[in-house]
Amino acid sequence: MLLTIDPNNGLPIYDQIVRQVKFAIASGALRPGELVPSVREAAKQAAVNPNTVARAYRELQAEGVLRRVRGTGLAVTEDAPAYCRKERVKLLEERLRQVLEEAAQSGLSEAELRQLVEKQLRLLSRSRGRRGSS
Amino acid sequence: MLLTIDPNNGLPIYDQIVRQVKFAIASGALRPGELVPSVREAAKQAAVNPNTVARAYRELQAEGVLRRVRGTGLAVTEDAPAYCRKERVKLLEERLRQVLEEAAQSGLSEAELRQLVEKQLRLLSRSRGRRGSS
Amino acid sequence: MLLTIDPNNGLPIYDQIVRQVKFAIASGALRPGELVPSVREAAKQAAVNPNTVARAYRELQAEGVLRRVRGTGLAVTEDAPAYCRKERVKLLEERLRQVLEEAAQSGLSEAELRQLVEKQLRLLSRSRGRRGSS
Amino acid sequence: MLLTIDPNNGLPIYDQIVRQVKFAIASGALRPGELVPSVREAAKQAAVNPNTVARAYRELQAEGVLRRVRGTGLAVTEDAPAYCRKERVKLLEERLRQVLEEAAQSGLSEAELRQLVEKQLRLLSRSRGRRGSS
DNA sequence: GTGGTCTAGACCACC
DNA sequence: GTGGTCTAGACCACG
Repeated sequence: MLLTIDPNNGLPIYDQIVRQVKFAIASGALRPGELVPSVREAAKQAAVNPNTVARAYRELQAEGVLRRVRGTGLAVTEDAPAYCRKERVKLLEERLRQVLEEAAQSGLSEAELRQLVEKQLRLLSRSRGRRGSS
Repeated sequence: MLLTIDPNNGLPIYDQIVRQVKFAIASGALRPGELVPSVREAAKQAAVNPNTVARAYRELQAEGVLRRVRGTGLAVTEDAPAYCRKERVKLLEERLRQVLEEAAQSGLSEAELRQLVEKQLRLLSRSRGRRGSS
Repeated sequence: MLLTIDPNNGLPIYDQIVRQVKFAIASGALRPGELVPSVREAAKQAAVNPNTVARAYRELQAEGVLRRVRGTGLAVTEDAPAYCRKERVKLLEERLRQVLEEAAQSGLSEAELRQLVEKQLRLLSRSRGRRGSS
Repeated sequence: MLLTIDPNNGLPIYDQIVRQVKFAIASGALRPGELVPSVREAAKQAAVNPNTVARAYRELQAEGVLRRVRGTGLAVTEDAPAYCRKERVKLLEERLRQVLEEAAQSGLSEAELRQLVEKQLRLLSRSRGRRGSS
C-alpha cells in the first residue's frame, strides 16, 4: 500500500489518498480485515501532513470503507471491496469524461483526438512495462 | 466564441476560460485582429463572475495571446495562432497523461482501461454528432 | 443563529455545531436559501477556531443540509428541513437513552429516577421562562 | 459487580468504569471491605483493555473510594458509601442537565420534550423488567 | 504505539 | 469578503 501523491494534480491531496485506498481495495491489494498504514506512517511515506491523511481516512470511515479498531488502527471492512469496485469505475469514468470533453472542445478532429489518446496509452503501457519488469 | 464552464471540473474557472480561448484561436475560430467578447458579455454568457473572466483575459495578455486595443477591447495577436496550437497539444497531453496514469494506478488491466476509454470516446462522438446536427 | 459551545460537553465541538445547525433548521429558525454565518464569523462568535467550524460545515454539506454558493457563503438546501427534523428526534433519543440507561444502572429506583428527571425538567423550564421573558 | 461498557457512549471507557463502581457502592451492591474484581478479571468481563481498568481503579484510589490491600487486591474503603451516594446524584444530575439542555436548544416545545423523555423512560423500565425477571 | 480533536496560521480560488 | 486546503504541532483516549 504505497501512496504516490502529486501535489499539482489539481485533485486535493486528501482526495488522492481516498482514491488510492479505494483503488487498492478494488484491485484486491488490500483485503477486508487488513490494516491500512497508520496515519503517521502514511504521512511520512507520502511526505504529507498527518492531518491530511487523517482527513482522507475519516472520509473512508464515513463511507464505510474503513473501520476503527481501537488502539490498533484502521481496518478494511467486509463490504469495502464490492463498494470500491463500483466506485473505481465511477471515479475513472467521471475524470475521463471531463478530459475528453475538454479535448473535444479544443477543436481537434476525432481522428486527431484518437491519435492523442493512443499516444498517451502507448506511453503509459511502456512505463507500466518498465515497472512490471523491474 | 462560446464559453462552456463546468464549475465541478477540478480546473479553476479562469483556467477553463484561458484554455478555451486558446483552443478557439488554435482551431481558427478566433483569428488575429478579432476581438474577444467583452469581460461583461463573456461573464454573462458563461454565468460566471466578471472578475473571473477579467483574470483569464489578464493571463492571456501576459502570455501575449491578447492585446488591448484602446477603447475597443481585447484583440487576438498575430503570434497567437502558432503559440496556441503548440499550447493546445501540450495542455491536452498533460491532462490526458494525468488521468490515464490515475486509471493505470487503479489496478485496471490495460484491456479494461482501453474499454473504458473507448466507451467515453463513443459517448463523446455521439454528443458531438447531436450538437453538429442541431 | 447563535452557537453556544460547551467545550466540556463530551461532544466534540464540531459535532455540537453540526447539531445546532440541524436544530436551527428543524425548528424553522434557519430556512432554505438562507445563509449560515460565515466560517470566520461563526468561529469568532463561538470563540472557536475557524477550522473547527469549517469541519462542521463540511459535514453538513456532505449530508446535503448546506450547499456552497460560490463567493457568497453556505446556504440551507431545500431538502434540509425535512431531513433535519428526522435527525433531531434521532439524535435526542439516542442521547437521552444513553443517559437514562446510565441512571438506571446507578441503582436508583424508578421512582427516584423520575424524581431526578422531574427536577431537571423543572429547572430547565424555569431557565427557559427567564430567557423567554427577557 | 458487572461492568456494562458502551464504547459509543461519548464517555471515556475508564470513566464509565469509575462511575459504575461508584454506583455499585452507592447502591450497596459493593460494601466497605469488599474487593473489587481484579484488573484482569474486570477487563476480561467488560471486554476492555486491562490498562483502561487499571486507570479507572487508579482514579478510584485517588478519590479515596478504593484502597490497596497488599497482596490481596483493591478494597472498598469505609468512607466510600457516603461519598459515592453524593457523587451519584451529582454525576447523574450533571449528565441529565446537559442532555435536557441540548434537547431544549433543539427547538422542541416542553410538551414534545416531556413526551420524548416519557418514551425513553418507558423503554427503559420495560428492559429493566425483562432483566429483573431473568 | 493507535486514531481523534483542536488551535494557529498560511495560501488559493472565487465574488 | 467567501469557503477550501494544507501544514505544524499540541493534547487526549485507548491499547
